[in-house]
Amino acid sequence: MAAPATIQCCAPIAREPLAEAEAAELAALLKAVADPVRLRLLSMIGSHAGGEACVCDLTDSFDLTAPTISHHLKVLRTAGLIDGERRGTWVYYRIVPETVNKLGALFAPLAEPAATGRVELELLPV
Amino acid sequence: MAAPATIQCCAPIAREPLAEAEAAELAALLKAVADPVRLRLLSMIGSHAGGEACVCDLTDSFDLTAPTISHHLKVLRTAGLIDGERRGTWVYYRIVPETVNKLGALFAPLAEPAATGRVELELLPV
DNA sequence: GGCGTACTTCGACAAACTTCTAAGCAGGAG
DNA sequence: CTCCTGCTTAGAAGTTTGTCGAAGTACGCC
Repeated sequence: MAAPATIQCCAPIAREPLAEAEAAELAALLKAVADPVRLRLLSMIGSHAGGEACVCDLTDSFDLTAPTISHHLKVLRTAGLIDGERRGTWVYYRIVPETVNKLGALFAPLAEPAATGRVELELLPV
Repeated sequence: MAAPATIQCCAPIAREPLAEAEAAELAALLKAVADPVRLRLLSMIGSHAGGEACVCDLTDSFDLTAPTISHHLKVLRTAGLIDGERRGTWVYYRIVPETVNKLGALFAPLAEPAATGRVELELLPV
């Protein structure tokens, strides 16, 4: 038929071979989130009220020392996934949506037009 | 207006804190793709004509020995991201869409109804 | 100034990862 | 059967990563 072919998996990763440099860049990003602690940290920061979380809010959820949490936050920050700012006594972290969206675009670029440019999403408030 | 609120980043990872067990499972999956070589392997397999690629097709693109490629393929297979089958002389690998979609759903669940179930996509042939 | 709290940096160490060489197994060809 | 090719397994070396304790920096309070 003349209908578009149905492809089982259409993530961009499965559309054309990834260039070497691109793969290296994305792998670095993926390595930053490929850890249970960092995944939870990212999730806690992103879902926290106001869009930002104090380190003190995060530490209590883990059986880890403060230096370890600080290390993981640094890995996420170095990767560009989060951004931190000191305000008075506390340090607040916030998600960097552009970087997170790079990962989303890798595996599931449902919105084709947006995939190549800025990804702006709307969600119904539950 | 009555329109739904626009949220900057709406990946599920930023909607509610990830449970510990869930984070561990996803981190294992992410660790499997968090490597430039494996990312390219996955991409080459997924984008290969017929949806599957022989190991011999993959090896030549890398400056690595055959055992190393074999090792990376095993990591991807153990994670459930690809599946391999021997046919005669050659071994063919194929992507497992369900597993790849888990990653896509993590960071960019654009199709809300599909995100929780099976994701079936249509792509226009260029 | 001196002290206490919040967080980060430093230095160290065990565990895990990437890569290699060498050896093994499975199929096809002569 | 014997050899050759395609791929995997096994073992080892070097590097990276996750975690800790100790020390350092920044800020607010007395």
